[in-house]
Amino acid sequence: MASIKHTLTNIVAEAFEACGIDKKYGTVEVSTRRELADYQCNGALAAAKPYKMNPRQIGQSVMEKLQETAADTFSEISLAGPGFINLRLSDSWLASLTQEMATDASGRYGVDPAADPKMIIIDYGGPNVAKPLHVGHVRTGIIGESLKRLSRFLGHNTLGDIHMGDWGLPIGQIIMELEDRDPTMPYFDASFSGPYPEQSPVTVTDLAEIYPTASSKSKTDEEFRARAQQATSELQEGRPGYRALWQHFMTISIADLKKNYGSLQVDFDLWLGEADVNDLIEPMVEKLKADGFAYLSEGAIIIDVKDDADKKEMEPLMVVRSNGSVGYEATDMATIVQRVRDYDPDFVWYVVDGRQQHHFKKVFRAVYKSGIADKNKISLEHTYNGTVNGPDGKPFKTRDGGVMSLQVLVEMVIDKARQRLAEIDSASGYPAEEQEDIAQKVGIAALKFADLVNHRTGDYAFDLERFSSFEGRTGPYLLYAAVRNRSILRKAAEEGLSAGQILPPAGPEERELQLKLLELPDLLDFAFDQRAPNHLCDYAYNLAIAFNRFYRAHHILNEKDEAQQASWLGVAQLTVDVLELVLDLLGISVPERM
RNA sequence: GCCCCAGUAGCUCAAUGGAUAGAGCGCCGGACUUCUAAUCCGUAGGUUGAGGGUUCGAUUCCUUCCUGGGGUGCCA
Repeated sequence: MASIKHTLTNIVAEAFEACGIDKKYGTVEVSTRRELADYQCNGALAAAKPYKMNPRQIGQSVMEKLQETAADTFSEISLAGPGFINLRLSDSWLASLTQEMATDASGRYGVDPAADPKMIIIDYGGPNVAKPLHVGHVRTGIIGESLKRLSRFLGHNTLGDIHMGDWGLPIGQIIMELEDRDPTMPYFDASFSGPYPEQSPVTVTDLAEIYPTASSKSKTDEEFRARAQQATSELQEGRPGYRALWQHFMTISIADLKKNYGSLQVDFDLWLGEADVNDLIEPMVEKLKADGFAYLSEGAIIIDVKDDADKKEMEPLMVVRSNGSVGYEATDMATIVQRVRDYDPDFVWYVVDGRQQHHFKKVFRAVYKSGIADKNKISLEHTYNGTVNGPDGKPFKTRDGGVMSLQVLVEMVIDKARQRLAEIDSASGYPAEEQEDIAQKVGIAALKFADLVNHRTGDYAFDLERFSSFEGRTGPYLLYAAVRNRSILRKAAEEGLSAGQILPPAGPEERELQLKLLELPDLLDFAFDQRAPNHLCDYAYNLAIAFNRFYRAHHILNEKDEAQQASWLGVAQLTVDVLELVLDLLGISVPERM
């Protein structure tokens, strides 16, 4: 079914046209003054200048036209202020749309799949192997996950790629640190011909300690740093012992990442990383050189990305370092080569920390300029997210220790949910297993919603309170609304009652609820266009508020009028379905009861 | 130095160039014989960092400052 905004815009646009004014001024929006109108059109104000007319005069004509043509659609059409056209939907038309949405045979609640589906790759997560996930990794993971779910629901071919950081200097640092600790291991013997041990010499827990040690050593010890850079270079060139060690790091890290991301309900379609494009780098660089885009400078191979248009400084992008190793400039470029080759995407969204803006700007310029990506065909977007800061207001330094791990955070939040459950004694009669499931869902909902409700690009200071609050505008609030709704539907089903034809709203509370439900398709489009899950949060919260008010105003199970009761059951059913859909798009799941 | 991002209620944050800038928390005051009170209802709280400009209309666009954060050729 067409979205309500489109339907209304078509009606009003025709009225503008009938008045001799361009249709484009007929755009209708949800009203900002809900006590005056449901929807509004501001086009008369915008059209006033080009048509050299008084905006109220235009509004008056359009209004009169609408009163002729759309009397069934609107219960009230009025002109206000400097020329706002205010529209109030008729209750019967409203109910017919809600009915259509509730009985949508596609099971998509009136949301049409994209007419022109795109191939979209979402690059998010981006964990570094060997470094355990910490609280700062929450954002990219759950924002990317939500964007992936939204994009997919809207009908686009969507792939989420974790794009692991597994090929840079950190690996060389760890290898050298291990050599310092036990040089007798066969990995360090260049003459060793294998096979190497099947068992990893280190565990994830070991790595969590080894990496920060190696990293800080690298900062103070020049000789160590040089060795680490050399080791990185040799790893990338294929030294067997280093490759064998690297493989161990990968195996144990991936298992750990799957567990940690799994606890947050974040999953990836592709588990690719920087290392997967290693073989593409050399031919890419050769071609860049042959085509005159890349050249030698100070021992490194660089590409100029400065634009004649920009008068600011723009240093070149370094594809290969003077020691022959490559960094994330080369792997990010080669990953684009790979993605174009394997998936031919229309869009690649990089859900990566905003501090990488300069880096991506250079990479995008380099690949567009050199023809690796066709600017007219593929849109590379740094859909950046803000940083999670420490208590001092500064971003966590991922290389330093002392930052709460993601696993600990998740455990703490779930533990808070358990305490809460015990406190309010709401689930005491449930089986222990179910209580645990509820605590997990409540904890994760609290954590994810608290993050996603903020705009993607904003920074915030990490605060445990923020993630473990269960009242007000929180994840658990939404779960509670859904659960109470389900409870009614469950009891109704036990009594043999079922949903029926949706009637015009019985009061203002139901009216607001029906209106809010109808906003779903436009809201999803908007959130997608903005690549901004916080709008999904906002909608889910407002829908839950509307439902809670409706819940208070009308007692469904006690209703004597059977047609009214069946209608309310239909509205309740649609509400819980939509709420759960939007929560699912946020990556939040709802317990049966709580 | 140059570039990027931010500055909105006591706090944490929303807001698609539109009317009277909204929520939550906190404060104060109400509502459980009722489909789950993790709920609902109400009160108070603002020079949107400052100045200038564009516009019929600016939190939003442009510009100059101020404050904070980030980035800036061999870490990612």
